[in-house]
Amino acid sequence: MSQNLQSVRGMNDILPAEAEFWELFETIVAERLKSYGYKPIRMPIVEPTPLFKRAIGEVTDIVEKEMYSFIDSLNGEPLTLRPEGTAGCVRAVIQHGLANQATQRLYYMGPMFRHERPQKGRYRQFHQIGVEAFGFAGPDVDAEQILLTARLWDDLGLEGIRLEINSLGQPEERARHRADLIAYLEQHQEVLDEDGKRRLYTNPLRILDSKNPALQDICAAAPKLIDYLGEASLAHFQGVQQILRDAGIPFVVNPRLVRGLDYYNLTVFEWVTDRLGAQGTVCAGGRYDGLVQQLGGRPTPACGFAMGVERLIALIRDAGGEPAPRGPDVYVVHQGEAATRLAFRVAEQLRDNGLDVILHCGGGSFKAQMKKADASGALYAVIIGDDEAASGDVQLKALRDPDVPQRRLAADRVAGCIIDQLVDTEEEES
RNA sequence: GCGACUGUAGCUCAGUUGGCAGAGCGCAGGAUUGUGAUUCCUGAUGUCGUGGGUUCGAGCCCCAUCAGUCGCCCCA
Repeated sequence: MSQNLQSVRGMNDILPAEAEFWELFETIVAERLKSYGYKPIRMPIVEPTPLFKRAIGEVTDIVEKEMYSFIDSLNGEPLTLRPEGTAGCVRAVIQHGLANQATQRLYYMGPMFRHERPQKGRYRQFHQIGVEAFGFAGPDVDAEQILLTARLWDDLGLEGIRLEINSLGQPEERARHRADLIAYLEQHQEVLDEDGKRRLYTNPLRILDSKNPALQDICAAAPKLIDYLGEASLAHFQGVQQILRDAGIPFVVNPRLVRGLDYYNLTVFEWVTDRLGAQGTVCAGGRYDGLVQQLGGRPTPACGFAMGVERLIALIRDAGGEPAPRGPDVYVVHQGEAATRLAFRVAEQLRDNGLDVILHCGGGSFKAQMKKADASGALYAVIIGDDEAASGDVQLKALRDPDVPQRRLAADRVAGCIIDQLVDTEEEES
């Protein structure tokens, strides 16, 4: 393989065999989202850099060291390849006043960019399907989105992913907890490992997540965010849990569940698997009531989540849920000038009747063409030689059923004949 | 960003103490010249990731670099 010309590290080609499955996956997800009233929206992949700094938070890892930011050399404008979708979606909602008169349920899909060290389930160009709801203040939308995802896993045949939820409360509640937590941890600085010291002032909540056994006692006794939540925050959290219980969706409350983006408040949730190694989160989201106003819009409550497409597809594949690729209905084999002309006419006729047809191109012996027909996965071969062309006939051969004999029939009748046989097979199967 | 492991044909991989580059699958052609999937025969694959170094000689040893995998970190 030449090393001169290759894709950027962490940015991958999705080749036909895989891309076909991606399309199917995206279709299943889009249909499910529409069934809950969500509408598609498409935003640019490039946004002004300040949008992400303001939305995600200046001191987050994403903004500090993972963004593909650059200056447009043609006009000096600072731009960034979007590292996530919510900021751009909120920007679009504000810019077009979408949430001013009505609530909005929106979804989008596409590539995101973060300059991380690639490994399985983590790429520099990766794909998310994002879902956002604007204008709903209550716990109902939070729960609805979780119900939606649970149903989606069912659609996709996914099992063994578990739901974790938590409440981050309101910013002031979180700030009081954070101050107390830092004060508490400062008293135990001598026990903190290097990681802990580094995170003490940047992301103290993450310290509670530490895998270091020496820290377990300290973490267990640390101030808990839930104790800082006011009545309204607790009621919201209980409201979400009530709907989940009513719907029979199992979940665990994980008090250590936090966010890497600053804009979240109240409900946060994650769907997690053990089967993907270190990158176990396949879907995550939560409420972000302050973001629309923070970015210059009217105060608008909002809630959303994103799915990692690569991770979900890896999970489906791991579970053997990837369907076998489907071939065309018909492969048309032909040899000779008159036969080729008839072949084009027959192929177009078959397509007029809604059949998927590959017309052999590039010549070759009947044997070679038949091999291609077989390899294409086609159900039928239509074979046309000089003999058939002379009388306006074709040979119809069933490639997947050796009991059906090859038949010679008039070119005009072949479409009807194939459709009849396809209908028969379908009836037998059902 | 840190650490460990890996990189040989389109794919999956073998390759001994440093001594001619290999297999299976796939691909192409053929087995009384108009028919696939089975079987048999024949054939083509390649900058051994890349660039240096050591050596009479490097796929193998050394250095660098790129890429992938796993863990840390982070996150969807």
